[in-house]
Amino acid sequence: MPASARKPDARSKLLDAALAVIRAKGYAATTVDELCAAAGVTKGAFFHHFKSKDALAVAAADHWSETTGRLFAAAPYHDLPDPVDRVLGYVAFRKALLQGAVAEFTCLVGTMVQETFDTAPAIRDACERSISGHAATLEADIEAALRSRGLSPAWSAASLALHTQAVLQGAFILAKARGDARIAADSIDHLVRYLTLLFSTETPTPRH
Amino acid sequence: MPASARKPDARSKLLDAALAVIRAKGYAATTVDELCAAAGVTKGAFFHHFKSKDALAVAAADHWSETTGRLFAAAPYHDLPDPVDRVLGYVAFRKALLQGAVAEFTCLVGTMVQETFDTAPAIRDACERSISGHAATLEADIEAALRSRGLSPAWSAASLALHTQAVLQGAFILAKARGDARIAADSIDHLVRYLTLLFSTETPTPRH
DNA sequence: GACAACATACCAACTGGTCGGTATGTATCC
DNA sequence: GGATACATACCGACCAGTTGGTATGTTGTC
Repeated sequence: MPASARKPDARSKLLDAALAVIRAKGYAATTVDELCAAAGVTKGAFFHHFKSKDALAVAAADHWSETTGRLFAAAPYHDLPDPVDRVLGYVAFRKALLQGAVAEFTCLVGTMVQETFDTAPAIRDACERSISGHAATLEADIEAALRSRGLSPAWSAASLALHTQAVLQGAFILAKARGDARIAADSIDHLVRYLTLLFSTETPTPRH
Repeated sequence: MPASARKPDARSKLLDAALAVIRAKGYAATTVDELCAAAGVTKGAFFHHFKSKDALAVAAADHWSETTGRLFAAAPYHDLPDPVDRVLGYVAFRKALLQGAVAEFTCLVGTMVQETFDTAPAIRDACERSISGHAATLEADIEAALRSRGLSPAWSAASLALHTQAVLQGAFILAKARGDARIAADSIDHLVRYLTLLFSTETPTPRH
């Protein structure tokens, strides 16, 4: 909000540190001191910018939405002329992001909401906004894809958009359990196959 | 192991308490004192049966595998003659389990592995065994379903079995974020649609 | 079948360290 | 000179794990 958003101040350093540390260790296991150390600031700076640890979590979820929002907004799949290709391009983009250590490609809000959904409503709501907001960016392309193929299925574009997020979140869990990104890629391949079958003009849309 | 495994001893009461409390609050946020209070035993009993909190987590993951293993082994879908129906019956059974509070139908090991995959290898491995072991119970039916429909796709039965687990785990995350089981049911419906399309004899198996 | 010797299961109180949060000071910017 | 942006020092609560004990079997021995 303030004027000098250029150089990395303590607040944004803490938010960036939160993305890295919480994704690796989980929210509850991450201590304030640890976040301060990772950000290279002191505890005084932490509680100057954030009223509590929970308040940082909410801000981190919002920061995550903004960071990932910019990443996906700039992705090249938006330029494809066919809406079906844009939907498949999104999923291919997600698959291409499975690089490096597991903690580096998994989702902050998916991790945090698992720990806080029953104990910290403010954090849960921030995570819900992040996931639903991201899914919403897919809806227009899915709607257009349905129109372009002359389909009007029983399911909504919104539900399919959320399903893609479920597959991705679940793929992250499998990758964490196995310590290997390939198992996540396999699940994304199944998602691609599902989308391809759904938008295939050779088969009619199934009833149920 | 000893003779009197009948009445609920402290160990099994602690394991049952762990399933309930950890699913609601997450692993790191669950304290040993809290588990003892929920189980109605003292801290001395806890550390008599478990060397550490982490050791309890490993035992709880194994206990989860056994508990859910019995539940699914006794489920009626195994009696269906068509292997495709058995696979779909499994997913329908999972959907039917989405009852009550969110913490009551979500997965212990999916929750725990998110917090421990990078910091507690023993717990991560126990969670991995639980997920992979459960997925393996689906493989035979998927193989049989492929044979019965004369399909030999590029993907393996194992990868589809794991994909079903990814969808379920992801559906749980969405349900936690929204505080509503229906969003999980929607994702399971998409999974049913995918499986139906895959095993449909009307369309050839897609190449990729 | 009585009894010593030992093992298992559990309990209550305590400890050393850690954690989220606070109080207070200081430097910088407008 | 007052608000903002930090830093240092500290606190009370809490947490995983320990200690030293008791009650209740179990197992041999004669």
